[in-house]
Amino acid sequence: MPKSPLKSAVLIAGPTASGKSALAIGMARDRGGVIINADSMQVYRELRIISARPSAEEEEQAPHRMYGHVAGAEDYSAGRWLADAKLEIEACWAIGRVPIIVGGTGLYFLALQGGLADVPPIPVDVREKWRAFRGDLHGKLQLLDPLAAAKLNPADQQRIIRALEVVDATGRTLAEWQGQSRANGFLNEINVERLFVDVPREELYVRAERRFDVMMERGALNEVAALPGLPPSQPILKAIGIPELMSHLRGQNTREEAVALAKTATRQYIKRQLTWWRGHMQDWVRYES
RNA sequence: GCCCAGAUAGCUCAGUUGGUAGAGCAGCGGAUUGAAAAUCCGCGUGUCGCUGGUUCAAUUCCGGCUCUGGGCA
Repeated sequence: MPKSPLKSAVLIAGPTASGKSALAIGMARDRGGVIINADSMQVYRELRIISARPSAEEEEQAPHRMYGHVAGAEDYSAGRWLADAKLEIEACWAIGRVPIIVGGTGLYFLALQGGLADVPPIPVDVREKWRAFRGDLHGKLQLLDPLAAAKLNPADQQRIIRALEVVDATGRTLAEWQGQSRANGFLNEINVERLFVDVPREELYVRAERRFDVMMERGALNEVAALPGLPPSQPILKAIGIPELMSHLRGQNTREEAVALAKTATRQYIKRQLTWWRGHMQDWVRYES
């Protein structure tokens, strides 16, 4: 299929605190684009401060989509994100605007470009059953999906649980699902500009630590305290800073300790993002800021 | 000033009945296909505070010194 000149997209990836948002806003204003979020935590309504979501003033400068559009009590996922993003991207094209997809979640960009297997949603009861399972998960997987069991590290509980959920709920293994053709990676036939915002690691560390101090000044603690009661496995509760500040609110560490721990977690996250970029985004255009 | 206890990896510490040492955390590298800001894997040479002594051999035993805690004055 020939590339349609009418459809195009810009992808902007980069580690946290690299200045992706500002770049996206500038570009959206220049080209009349619409900014679409590709960050797994900025989608949550409750996390304005701690996820470093664009501020109200920033959102006024260009259209922003998929920021804070999900309630923390929901089970969000790469699959749901892809579905949401597709709708938003199609909507941009329908009105002749360029979608600018920005974020730090490498898996989302992978899904966007390569598609995802057509696994149906897993019913909550099945999901909860495996998350609550206290026995030998890897042993269970060896019985139900030996191929997946052989591939996964027995300690990697999260991936083991996913593999178990899928066979249990659908009767087919993850490998069987993933072996199917993926029709939903839909950027192949259009013009896509891929940018990776590259900033020296030391600079990133400094910026991210300073930014966390600013989050604290702006009421990160209140934001965390206001979170609804949710099971600890709920994805929203995994956002960097939340576990650390929650333990402080419970009196388990001092404010300074909590802040130091959150900063450390941020640095480790940046490091993982850089590893992802080296492994998956070498062919993206580097944008130095 | 005296007494006691420490002084070992960036940090907190373990250990060597004398044969030059190891955990956790941090850090670094890697993986990554519906929880992904998640989850998992790999990587440990450091004047064992300084200085004398004993010994074939001292980080380990003995002396002195320095520093840090605590106690007594």
